[in-house]
Order: sequence, then C-alpha cells, then structure tokens
Amino acid sequence: MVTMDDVARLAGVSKMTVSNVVNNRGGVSEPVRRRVREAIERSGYRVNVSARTLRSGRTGVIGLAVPEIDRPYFGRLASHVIEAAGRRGFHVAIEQTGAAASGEIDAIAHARTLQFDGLILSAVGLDGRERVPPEGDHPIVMLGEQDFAGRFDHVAMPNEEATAAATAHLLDRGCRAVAIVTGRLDWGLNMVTARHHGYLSALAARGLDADPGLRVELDTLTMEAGREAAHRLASSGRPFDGVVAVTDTVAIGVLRGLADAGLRVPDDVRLAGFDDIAEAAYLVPSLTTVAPDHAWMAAKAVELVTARIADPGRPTGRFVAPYELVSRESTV
Amino acid sequence: MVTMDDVARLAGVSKMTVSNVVNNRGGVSEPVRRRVREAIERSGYRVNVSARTLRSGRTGVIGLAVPEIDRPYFGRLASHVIEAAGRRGFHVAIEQTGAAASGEIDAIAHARTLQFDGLILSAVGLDGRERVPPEGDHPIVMLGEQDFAGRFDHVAMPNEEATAAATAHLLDRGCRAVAIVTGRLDWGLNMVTARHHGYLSALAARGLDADPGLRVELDTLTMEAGREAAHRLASSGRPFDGVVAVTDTVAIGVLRGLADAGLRVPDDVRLAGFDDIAEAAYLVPSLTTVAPDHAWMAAKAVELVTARIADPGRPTGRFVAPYELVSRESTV
DNA sequence: TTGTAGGCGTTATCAG
DNA sequence: CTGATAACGCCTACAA
Repeated sequence: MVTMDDVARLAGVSKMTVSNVVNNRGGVSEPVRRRVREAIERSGYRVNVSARTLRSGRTGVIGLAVPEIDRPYFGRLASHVIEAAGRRGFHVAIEQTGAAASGEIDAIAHARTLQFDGLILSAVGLDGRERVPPEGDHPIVMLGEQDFAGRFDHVAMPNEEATAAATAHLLDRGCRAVAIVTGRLDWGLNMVTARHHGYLSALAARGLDADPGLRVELDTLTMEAGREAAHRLASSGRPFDGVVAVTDTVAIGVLRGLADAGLRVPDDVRLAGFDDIAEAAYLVPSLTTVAPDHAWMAAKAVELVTARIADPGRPTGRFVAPYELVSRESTV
Repeated sequence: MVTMDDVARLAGVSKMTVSNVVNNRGGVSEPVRRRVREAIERSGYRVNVSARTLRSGRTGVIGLAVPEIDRPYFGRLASHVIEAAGRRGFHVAIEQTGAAASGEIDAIAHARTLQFDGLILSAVGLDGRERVPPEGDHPIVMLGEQDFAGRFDHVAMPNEEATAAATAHLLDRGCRAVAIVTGRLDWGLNMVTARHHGYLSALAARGLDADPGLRVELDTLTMEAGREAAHRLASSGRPFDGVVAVTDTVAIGVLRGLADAGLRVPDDVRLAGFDDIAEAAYLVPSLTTVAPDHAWMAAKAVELVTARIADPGRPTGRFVAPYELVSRESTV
C-alpha cells in the first residue's frame, strides 16, 4: 500500500506537505504542490480513510436505516438519500431494520459501533413511546411516517392531510361507501393511525360516518395482505364502491384481490393509494395516489443530519413534505 | 469515548487481554474473561472500527454496486446480499453506478478508496470488452447478467436458456407470432443479447424464423420504454399474439401499453417477463416470468467474495443460478 | 512555506 | 495465561 510517506519521499518533501496538498490546504507553494500532485499520480496513492477517521473522529458515512430495502418506497428513498448525501460529500450505509422497533433501536445503537457520523432512520416500528436509547447520541433524523414530538429532527409525511384529500377525492367522484385497508390501529400512534385519521376526518367533513365493517386492519403492509383484505371486503356482503389503501404496495394487492373477486376498478370500485411508487402509473388501471415529494424529503433529511453533525447543539426541527394528489384511472 | 485502556484499567488487566476477550480469542482464563466482560458492560465500551481497520487492514465491508437501488430487481438483490453478508459478519455499502460502464469502472476504482474488503458488481453497462482497471485488484465478483469469461468470479443468470424456455412456453400456449421487447442489440455482448439469443433459438427449435418487424429495441429498460414499445408494436399493423419482455420491469410497461392499445392479455396477446420481481404475481393479469433464485445468487456472490478475501489467489469460478419458469395468468 | 514530534485506538509479536 | 511494546497512516500543534 502506498502511504503519504512514500509520496513524500518521491516528491522530496515531508509527509505533512503531502497531507496539505491532499486536503487542499493553503501554505504550499505552487511548484511544490505540483510536484506532490505528480508524485501522487505516479504512485497511485489514495488516502487511507481508516487512518483519517481514526485521527479526525469522523467517518464521512451516514447510516440509513429502513425496514427493507426491496420495498419500492424505501428503495426510492434510499436512492435519493444516497444522491443527496453524495452531493455533500457523504457516503451512505444502509441498515435493514425489518420494520420492528427492536431492529430500529438496534440501528440506533449500532450507529455508534459502525461509526456513522449520523443516522437517518425511516422508523416504522418505533413510536413516540419507545425509549430510544440515549447512548445513541449521534445526530439522528427521523424520516417519514412516524412522529416523535420534538425529540429528533423529523422529516414528516403529510399523512393525515393527504389521506383526507385522497378520501375526499373518492367522495367527489361519487363514491358513497368508502372502505379503508389499513394497518393495525392498536399499535400506537404512527403513520397508520395518522392516515386513518385523515380518512375519518374527510368523511366527517361531509357529515358521513365511517362504517367499521368497511375497515380492514392488516398486520403487515404487503401486497399479499392487501389482496386478502380485498377478498374479505368482497365476501363480507357489505356494499362498497371505494377503497383507500394505506400504501401503494397494499393498493397493488387490493387491486389484485378485487380482480380475483370479479370487481372492476374503477367501474365497480374506485381505489386510491399512498406513496406514488414508480409502478403506480403503469398498473392497469393506473393508480390514483398521494405523491409525497421523495426527493425533497431525502434532501431535507440529509441537510438536517449534516447540519447536526456540524452543530450537535442546534434545536430540532420538524418539516412536512409537500405532496400532490395524482389522479389516475383507478378513480376515473 | 471509552477505549480499551479504560476497560483494561476498570478490569485491572492489560489492553491486550481486553482485545482478546472482545475478539473471542483463546488464552484468557474464565474469571478474567468474566471480569473483562463486566467492565465492558459497565463502561459501555464499543470497539473503534477505524482503529481496528487501520491496524488489521480489513474493514469488514463489502461493496455492492448496482445501477439503481430503486429498481425492484436490484432492491431485492441488495436485500439478499445484505442478509447473506451479515451472516458472515460483513456489512454492505451500496454504490449506485447509474447503469453506465463509466459508473461501474468508478465503482471498481472507488472500492479501494472506500476501503471495501471486496466488491460485488452487478454489471450492466460493462461488457467483456471494457478494460477494467487492474489497479482495482480487490476481490471482485460479477453478479448477474453480464459475462466476463474467466476474468472474475461470476454468478451468472441462465439468460439464454431461461428466455428460450419462456419463448417455448408462449409457443406451447398457441402463440404464432411472438414479438420481443428487448434492449439495444448493438451494444456489445451482454444480458440483452444473451436473452435475445434464447428467444431466437426457441423459435429456431420449432423451425420458425424471427420476424425483425416484431422486435423492438429499447435504449433503457424502463417501464416507460416498455409501454412505448407496446404502442409501437400495436400500431405497426403487424399481427402478433405473444410478447417476450427482456425484464419484468419492461413487461409491466408492455402490459400497460397493450392496455392503452385496447389489447387484452392473455386473450389477444400473451406476455412473459424475466426476473420474477415481487409485483409480478400481483399484476392484473399476473405475469408469467422467469424466476432466477435471487437468494441463491446473493449467497453465492457473498460466498465467493469472502472466499477470495480469505485467499486472493484462488482460481475464479463461474456459477449459473437455478431458475424456474413461473406460469401465471398472462400466458393462460 | 516546510518539517518534526506525538498520538488517535487497536492488534501482532514476543517476552514474562 | 497475561502484559509491554511497537506499529498501522494520518493529522494537530508547534518549531524552524
């Protein structure tokens, strides 16, 4: 391995001068700088990140903890975070938490072990009540659904408001009985309950009551669960002509399940999702959905961690992503 | 920060003994080991990875370079790789190459800078002709589509064979004119050409000629491109009753594009894809596709890098993933 | 403007 | 079985 010493010897200067050149610091004359540059080129020298890290205490790595990287929503988020971090000179290491609070707490604890300068946590399992270990006193930014009043920087989704908008959209299109396929509502305050609230408030705004018989709660927000939910709704005998799905992934399953039951979308049932994953526009029928600005969220989260890395004492902030309701064939 | 020195003082032993306990090395008596464990617990000590890396020369990190992490196929691959690597005590850092040969060469070059112990490269842009920089003399494993005769360890897809099987399946179902939506065939030898070969050979096996008018070449393998390809096929005036799509992502677009054109699947046109992404089973109609064993591929790739990390001199190997043709509604 | 000394936290080596 | 010592490669502080 080529070290600074080798380069220094090659260029006929001291180690320190090489370091100054490498880090673009001043105090090196132009001829010397050029000589050092050449020596670096010639020797193929690369800085040793570990040594630099050991010395400086910073790794240049931001951790990104997501439940599972192979879900479209998180894949997209990760892609944007990697890019945004790259623009600020940071690398991203992805941790999979498996959607469990325990995994998320682990991620926080690991952040120290793995030597991240900061952590972006897309929390799903954790809710405001969990005791997040204080030992993980790294810069942590919560990204996405869950809410943590003031304890962390937080880039939030417009869960309630946007779900209300989607529900209102269904009602505008003439739906009379709007079902909801959501997650477990008894698992604390989280994305699921916030979105459910949005659904309820949109109904209430029109003087409608939510029919509990038109609510299906899922243990996991998967396509398969969405499919089964549709089966359950279809076989319940209760008439319905609209469905709000808690995520697009669930909506894909619902779409599939409605087809299994011989129900056509949007003719028999209209359907709206949440996330605007890439596939939404290409489904048959294409899916009406809430499109939060993913790139904005990622950029904001990265901005917040890097700011906190630079100044750990700054006050925490909460930012809500802008969104758009994208109307497509599933609610024509 | 708590260091080994602190723990050593707390336990009344030397730094070295602490190191031995932390790394589960022998030569420490049980009582001392217990005392050290307690001291670690009490002090909240964590090893400093940078220091360990600096000393040992190993980072415990495997790089995974994929075109874009937010494509379902790569997301899934990444998920499996992360898990397989975790089982062997490695962490995974994801690099996005943007599907360009330049990005992939960068990833190889960066592997050193970023201090990966090894790199798993899911190459798409690179083909056998590119001059892969020899300076990146890290363990590199090629994963997936592209072929690199003997220069690297390689976990390959059964591209030709499986595409032939998919094409034969369409013919078995009664298709007379099978179109193909593929990538650019003039961009060197790669996954695209291999799959096209499979298509041709299946036709040839039945004494059929491929109609060049039923071939659409895409610049990018996206849903949008697939959709446009379907439009082009539908408006060409040439009759066709089957389509082989080069990937599932493209197939989703084709499905959508056929719907735009008023063609029903499978009644008017049958469709087969490649990859078996999670969504395939939930599309309406569900998608017949080639299902390579992703978990197997990931595990094999990790096995190969770790083996090469341990023994850089071992001979390279090439392994082809097992696959299954999953028949679903799109080819009923 | 350039060079020297020392230490970041860990582990390999070898002596006790 | 345990401990002292010396690196690993870089950067901060200070001296020249």
